[in-house]
Amino acid sequence: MIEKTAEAILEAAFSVFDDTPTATLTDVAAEAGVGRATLHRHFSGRDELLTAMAIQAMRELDDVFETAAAEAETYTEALRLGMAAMIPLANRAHFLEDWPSVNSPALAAETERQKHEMIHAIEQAKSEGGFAPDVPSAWIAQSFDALLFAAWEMVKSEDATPKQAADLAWRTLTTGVGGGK
Amino acid sequence: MIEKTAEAILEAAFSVFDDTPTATLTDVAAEAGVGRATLHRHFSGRDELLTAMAIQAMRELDDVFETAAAEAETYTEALRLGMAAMIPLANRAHFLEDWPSVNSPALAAETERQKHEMIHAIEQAKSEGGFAPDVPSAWIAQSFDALLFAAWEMVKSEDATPKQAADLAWRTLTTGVGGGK
DNA sequence: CTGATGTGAGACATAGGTGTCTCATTTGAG
DNA sequence: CTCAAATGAGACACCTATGTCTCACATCAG
Repeated sequence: MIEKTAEAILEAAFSVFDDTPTATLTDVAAEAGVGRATLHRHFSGRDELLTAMAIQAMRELDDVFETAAAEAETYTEALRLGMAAMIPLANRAHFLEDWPSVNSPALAAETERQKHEMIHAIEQAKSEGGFAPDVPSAWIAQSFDALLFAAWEMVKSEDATPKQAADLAWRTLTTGVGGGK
Repeated sequence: MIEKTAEAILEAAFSVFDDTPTATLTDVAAEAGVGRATLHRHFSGRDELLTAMAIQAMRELDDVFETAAAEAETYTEALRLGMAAMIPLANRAHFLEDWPSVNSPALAAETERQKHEMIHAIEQAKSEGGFAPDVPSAWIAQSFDALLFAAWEMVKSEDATPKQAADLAWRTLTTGVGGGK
């Protein structure tokens, strides 16, 4: 397979850049168990690799969310299931957020599209009674992402299982962790 | 003042690295309105600058939190006021989290100390009834940070005032943004 | 005025990451 | 087996960030 090597390189790139954002292409190639020349055969340079990573991350997140959401009967439930499904990939989303060097116009458009889709789902959920109507949807989207990433960190540090983290994140988003007084 | 230039450089470093983590020291010096040689007179190199930034950020966050918390009568209130006070500086906290290249042992110790202090405050707040006792304190701390950063992003993108963002973040943490059904 | 300190500008050498190329070897399809 | 495609290893030149140094200038206290 031609794509197999490219995929291994992408996977290695996520792994390496995750804990060393300034890592070199040599590091990535080594992690992928691949010669540096081979890396350049698949990705012309750093920018192209980063762009490919962003596209990959976005596609994976979209896939996993849509798949999970497809089993839901309400928008609220779709958001809950989608959040749980995205947790293992949250670092990839986080990664591409902090990366201003990725400037593909198509990518920016896709980001914008997903953002609007999220806002739309949130507003549908509001009309279902799943979210408080007086809270700005932009904030709900923002805290959704924030808690999603927090959940990923809990899993990463082994302070929680994926399932526990998902429950905690959703509970926090919907009812908070206050004492109830 | 000797320190004035150093402070300007630090301030510029926060500003520049915030939206371009891979920025060069030349960029930082330019942003500070200072010659590149002058930057090296105050900070031997990139590492020392980064470490100084981390120390500065940590000190500022600690100061602003303690000052705000001093006016509170309960731990719960202290956390609420502290969160609000830290929002404008949240990017600095976020910055040093993602930076593995800062390896000062003293810094790591201080990070650990503050982390434990936060856990302690949360557990005191639990005993006051401010947080649900069945939720792991580690998660509360994690979501506290996550929502703090989310609030900062809302302010940065001008989707909310600092006060609005603080209210939203605290509300989300304690009671959530669910529809209440 | 005078001297000390801090600075800006620029030259300079260095190191490391990057991109390209070559060649021998391996892999896999036919 | 046979051949084409893919790869690993390494050499090579290039570029940029970096760190150091020098010198002229500005500021300011004495």
